[in-house]
Amino acid sequence: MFSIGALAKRTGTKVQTIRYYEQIGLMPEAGRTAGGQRRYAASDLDRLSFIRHARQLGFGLEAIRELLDLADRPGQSCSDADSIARRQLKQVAERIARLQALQTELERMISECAGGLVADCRVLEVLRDHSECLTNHEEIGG
Amino acid sequence: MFSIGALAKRTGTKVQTIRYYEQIGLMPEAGRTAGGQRRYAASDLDRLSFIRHARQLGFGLEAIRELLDLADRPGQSCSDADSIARRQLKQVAERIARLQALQTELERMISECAGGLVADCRVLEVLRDHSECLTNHEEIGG
DNA sequence: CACAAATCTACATATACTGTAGCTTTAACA
DNA sequence: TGTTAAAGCTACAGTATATGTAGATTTGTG
Repeated sequence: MFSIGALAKRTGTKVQTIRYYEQIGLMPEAGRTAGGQRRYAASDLDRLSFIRHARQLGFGLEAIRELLDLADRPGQSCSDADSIARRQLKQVAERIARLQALQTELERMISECAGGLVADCRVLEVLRDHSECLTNHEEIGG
Repeated sequence: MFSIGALAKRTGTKVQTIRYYEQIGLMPEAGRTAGGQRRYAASDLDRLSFIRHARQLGFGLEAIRELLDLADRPGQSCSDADSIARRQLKQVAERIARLQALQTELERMISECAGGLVADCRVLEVLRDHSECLTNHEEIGG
């Protein structure tokens, strides 16, 4: 049994974030001491680790909720989990592509901005001038 | 002169988002028709294009505000704009690295999840099991 | 037992939008 | 010119994912 602070440290999560996860039902309601402080067991550490890893992998909280629900009912097919992962992979690949285009553009912007005046500064022009645009015009994924 | 809907279409922005930008002072207050509808000029299209490009490039609204302020005062040194761009480039490179680690892990997860049962499903195990973790444990950038 | 550190609740704030309700304006067509 | 559907208006609430703060209480340690 350990405190919320210990759990926070072990998982690299803010204390408030753990309480937030409890509030939205992603973490179960923790047991309490006589004085009302939360105490956690190893299973809570596992669950929170799962959540944090999934967050780092770009899963949204709803996708994580789905995965946890699946994990809570073992013995069922994992095709659902697989399809969630595939969905995420697709998004991740798209984000990488977009960021790489972005990286190129920023590098070009910086290399062309050689300490001149704003009026001549490519940093602003590249973003202002449509014809020089290298990125597509889709929304950034929510 | 064109309507907010036309501006939205040309820039790939939601109408509400344009109004939101006006509200937070990122876009100037638009001129109005006698009936109170907003009407935009080419300069507004330029400005919004600038904002949307910058957003796609990963700039936060405050960074964009800084850049626009610089652009509104031409003739000054662009070293500030340059440093903003460099800051962004650093973040972008980090995001790409993190996403690539993430991509590898998702691919592994999917390849190892061959339609089995959840109890055996690596999708869940990889996320649950700390020892198999390939990613670092930093926060996802805010 | 004293006391600092950690925790508690409740609420506010942040970022960047998105959605809805209910009413008004515009523009196109007959 | 009259009608009417589409688009626009304001105001407010909601979303996702947390983070920050205030002020009171609990815990663990010397």
